[in-house]
Amino acid sequence: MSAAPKYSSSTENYLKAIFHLQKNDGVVTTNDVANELQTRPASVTDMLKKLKAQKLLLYEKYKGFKLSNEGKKVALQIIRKHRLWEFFLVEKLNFGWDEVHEIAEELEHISSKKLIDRLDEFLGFPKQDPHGDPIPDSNGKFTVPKQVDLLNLPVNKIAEVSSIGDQSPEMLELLGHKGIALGTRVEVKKKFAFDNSLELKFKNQSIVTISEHVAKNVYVKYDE
Amino acid sequence: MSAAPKYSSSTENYLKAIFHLQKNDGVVTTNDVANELQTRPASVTDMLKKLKAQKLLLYEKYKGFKLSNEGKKVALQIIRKHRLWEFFLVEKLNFGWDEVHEIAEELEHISSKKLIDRLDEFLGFPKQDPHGDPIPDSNGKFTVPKQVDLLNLPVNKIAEVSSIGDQSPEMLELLGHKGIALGTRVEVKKKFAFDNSLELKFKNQSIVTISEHVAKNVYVKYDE
DNA sequence: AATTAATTTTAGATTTGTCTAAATTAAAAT
DNA sequence: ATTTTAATTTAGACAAATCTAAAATTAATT
Ligand SMILES: [Mn+2]
Ligand SMILES: [Mn+2]
Ligand SMILES: [Mn+2]
Ligand SMILES: [Mn+2]
Repeated sequence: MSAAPKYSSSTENYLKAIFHLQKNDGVVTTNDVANELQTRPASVTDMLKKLKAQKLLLYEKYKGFKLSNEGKKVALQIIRKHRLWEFFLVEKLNFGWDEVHEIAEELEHISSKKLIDRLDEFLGFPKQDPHGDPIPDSNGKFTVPKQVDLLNLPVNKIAEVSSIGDQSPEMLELLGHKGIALGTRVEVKKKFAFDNSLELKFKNQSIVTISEHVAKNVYVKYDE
Repeated sequence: MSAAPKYSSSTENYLKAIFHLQKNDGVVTTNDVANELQTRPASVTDMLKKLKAQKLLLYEKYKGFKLSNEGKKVALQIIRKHRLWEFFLVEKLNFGWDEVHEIAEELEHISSKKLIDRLDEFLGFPKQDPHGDPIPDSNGKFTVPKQVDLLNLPVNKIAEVSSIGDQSPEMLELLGHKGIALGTRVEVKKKFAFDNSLELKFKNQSIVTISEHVAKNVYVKYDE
């Protein structure tokens, strides 16, 4: 049992950025990371070499890169910390969901594992952060979001719009008007048995009504 | 109203160390700081020059140094954060008073002022940290500890032994045996009207009884 | 007062993370 | 298949924080 290696804040930020970027496609580019971290491609290349030397990254020059298993494991622990701190800030210190990210960006680098496990317990082992993102558990495991249409989304479950069925201009115009886009967080607050219409609540507390026809064409993902 | 300057963790650690060291004597030496921060005198000199350039330190080479008013102000904010986080760890996350210092040493460098003020409020504006040290308020003000003998120390008030009246070998032997030394944190849990003897509780929860004669010769300082 | 010892500072390196400008490689367009 | 463009990497530099070894200064002893 070797002592848990301590990584720099910078290293941790790179791991997290790469983890998030490879969620989408699978392979990540230098420019992607530079853009995500507001830095320069040359700086990214420098760090890629360091990450490879630390066996956190699978990387061959000019051929793209992705996290090693160890790299993924570390990234998930940073993400766990980030999201638990965000939850703490919103639930215990009454911050708005829109003002916690920056602070969590610092707090996620506090190293004590015991601290974060105690915090998790103190918060009641929350499963989602204030933005609806899943919080990995102590072992880095988290429930993968399933995708369902809004008619099948349980009431009061925060979910993220992930795809649209009918993509006709008319449908998209309607969604745009209602404020629904890919990535929008929604929650079903009420279902009307009469016509299967439902009321959606957004993060900004506003409520909109959509028809059954619309609801069955909006897919969302959520946890557990 | 200029934007609050952000200092590096290293800078903040130096300011805090110098602040604590000048509490004792008034003027601080390079070796003192090197010893306190587990670093080398040459490194300290390097930093002293930087602190002077930032107007945080009054420093003439070979002539000693002390914090400027601005330096003191910054140091007090770090100390405030350190102690509030320690309080949080002990009171909310059930850490022992002996395991919070290292974690607070990291948390004290989180920059958000709003965070620390919200935390303060969440904790109920505590006046002392788990070690009995005073917590500066949002403006860096804190109640200076007064010195009284143990007979006049209010019950349930955490205090720190600061001096001894009768310093005879017999008295000191007794104090040593009871576990009372300069710097020891004690709390009066019970006063017996019959003979003015009293029961002291230490941080490690153990209880000892001392006579009135002993009590009036042990001076402690505490807050407010 | 002169010498010795301790403290402090400088000189020069090193590590980490970043940058710009130039070179290299890969991808896209003709 | 060339040529042009875009992406990536290298070369060389820099700032922050640290170190060791040597020099300068101050303090303590003879
Ligand atoms: Mn971060
Ligand atoms: Mn989040
Ligand atoms: Mn610290
Ligand atoms: Mn403390």
